[in-house]
Amino acid sequence: MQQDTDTKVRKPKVSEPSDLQRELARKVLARLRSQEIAVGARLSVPELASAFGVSRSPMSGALGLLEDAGLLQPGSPRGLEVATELSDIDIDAVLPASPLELLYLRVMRDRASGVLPQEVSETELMPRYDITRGTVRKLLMRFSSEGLARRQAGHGWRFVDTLDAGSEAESYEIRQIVECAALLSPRFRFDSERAALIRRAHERILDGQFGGGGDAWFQVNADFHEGLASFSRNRFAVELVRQQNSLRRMGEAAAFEELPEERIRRSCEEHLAILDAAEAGDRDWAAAMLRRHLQGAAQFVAET
Amino acid sequence: MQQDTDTKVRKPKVSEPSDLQRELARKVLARLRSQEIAVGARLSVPELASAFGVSRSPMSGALGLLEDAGLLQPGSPRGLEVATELSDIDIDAVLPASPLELLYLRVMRDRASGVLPQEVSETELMPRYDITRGTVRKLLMRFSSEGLARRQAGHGWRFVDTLDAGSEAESYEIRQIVECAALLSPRFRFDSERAALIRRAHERILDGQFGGGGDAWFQVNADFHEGLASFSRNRFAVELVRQQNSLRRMGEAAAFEELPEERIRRSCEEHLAILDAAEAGDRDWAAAMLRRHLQGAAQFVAET
DNA sequence: TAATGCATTTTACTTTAATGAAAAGCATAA
DNA sequence: TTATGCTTTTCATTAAAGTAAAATGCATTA
Repeated sequence: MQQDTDTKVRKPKVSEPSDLQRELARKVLARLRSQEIAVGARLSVPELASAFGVSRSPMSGALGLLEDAGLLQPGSPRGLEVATELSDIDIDAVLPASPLELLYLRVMRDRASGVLPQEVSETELMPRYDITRGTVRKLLMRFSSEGLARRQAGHGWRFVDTLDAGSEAESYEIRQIVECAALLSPRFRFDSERAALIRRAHERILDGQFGGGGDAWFQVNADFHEGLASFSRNRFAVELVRQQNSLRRMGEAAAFEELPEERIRRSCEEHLAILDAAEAGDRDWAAAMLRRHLQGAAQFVAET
Repeated sequence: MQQDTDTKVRKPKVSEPSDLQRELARKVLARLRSQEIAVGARLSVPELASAFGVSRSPMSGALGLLEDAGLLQPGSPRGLEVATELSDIDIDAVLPASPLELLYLRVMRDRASGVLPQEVSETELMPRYDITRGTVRKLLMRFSSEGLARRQAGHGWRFVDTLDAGSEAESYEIRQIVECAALLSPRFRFDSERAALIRRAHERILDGQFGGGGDAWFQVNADFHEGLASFSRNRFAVELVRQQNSLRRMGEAAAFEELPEERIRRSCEEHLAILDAAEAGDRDWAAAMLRRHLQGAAQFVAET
């Protein structure tokens, strides 16, 4: 029986793709967008695999998902290439987050809003979210690795207290200390390439592309602070900023009302000014602005 | 059949005590010693249980172990009281660490010395240490919660790179930043009671009671830095110092030769001077000495 | 009133076999 | 050489029943 070459298509997925593959697909897409990869560009599986620290197997699967979504197409001899303009697509619509990721966000919201108590047991979560113990473990281990929960001595897990006023103040204090010191570190070296990406993201926000709601701004904001810290080339500083970001994410999951647009705009401008000063070598001034920027944010939160 | 009241003794343990109970017993003992509890003092199970964040069950078991070891004895009507002078006993000899704890130390040493690769799989560790998968998980989760290892995206776990010269420099930099800032924080409040305990521990070291080898000094040193950070009442600062301490512990697991006694003595004196200055309210001077102290330690390491 | 000792309930770990997914190997094509 | 596509191997998850240990409740006693 001869195969009809015209209707030769990718075999439909026989089973659900794994969580890892889904998440990889989303990350690859985000990466391609932020790097503004053009239509027709070829993708290298080994390169992407090593960039994300996985083997070729799940990365191939992830690219397969992108192909299924019509974003990639088979390349000239073999391989895959970008099929469409990626800059103006909605990631969530094209590639919904993995079930595990959605669950993670749901639990975070439940905790932030107080629906979930601060101390929980695994067996308590199983029926509540209709998941197996294994999934509960995976979930809690993720919270734990992000510093949002920890295993208790005997039984159960305990979420950190994110929302109380005290920890908010402490959070801003430590960020001010570490981020400003990072900026002034003798090891500091400005990375123009990375800064350019950060600037572009900010300009997209300023251009009114507030798509994705508050979450888009949250990500841009987090990337700015993490990026700036990374210029200090001190992995512990970066680690701390990253952890503070995930803490803030949990805090924001509770606040349902979004930030006023005016406030976002001002933050954007402050970020850009800090970047400019840092790039120009005027790091004292950049640090002063950063300090003020963080104080302003702390005040805004306190007033709300 | 009547029971012989003279030979009425605790029933011998029918089964091994749990790891938790063993560790609790050791912690309780350490606490009693550091608080210099006198012979004959009564112990409250509920109080100790809540102090360590567990229920009464494992704490009762832990005290039972201390009773078996002859350190506690049944009290007048009921309950338990301190039976012997605790200040001059060797904890490890009386109450050996739990199998899990020993395993943890062994793995840490193996990793630090390079016997264990940086990336490991669970199935690789099972036969190597002759343990079940569950134990492997528990172990790796502990490393993970201390920031010494993390789960990889696909398969396996990855230990952080402790030893390379770069991270050592970064570690000292972040400690200098955070610890000095903590000392100068407006939220700073000196806790004389805690400081007294820290001072006593230092004096014990200076008095030549170098028992326990380098590990005793390591603990005293770690407690000093963590305690000082805690005076800032910024939980994130404390958390960072704590993580740096566990990182250093892993680093030291590799260095087989101990620190020269002269160097320990000098560190002790510097610590005490910093404490004195902080208590006297001269925090600028304390911070200056702390900065110098950390620089000295960094230099010493670099020269070795 | 509060801590103790014991009993009960909850919680989580253990074990095993089977399944699913990621890593690694290899021949082939550019 | 290097990347691809496929195959093989390794690794980790799943599920369910049974067990161990921690949390909780309660009567008792100081």
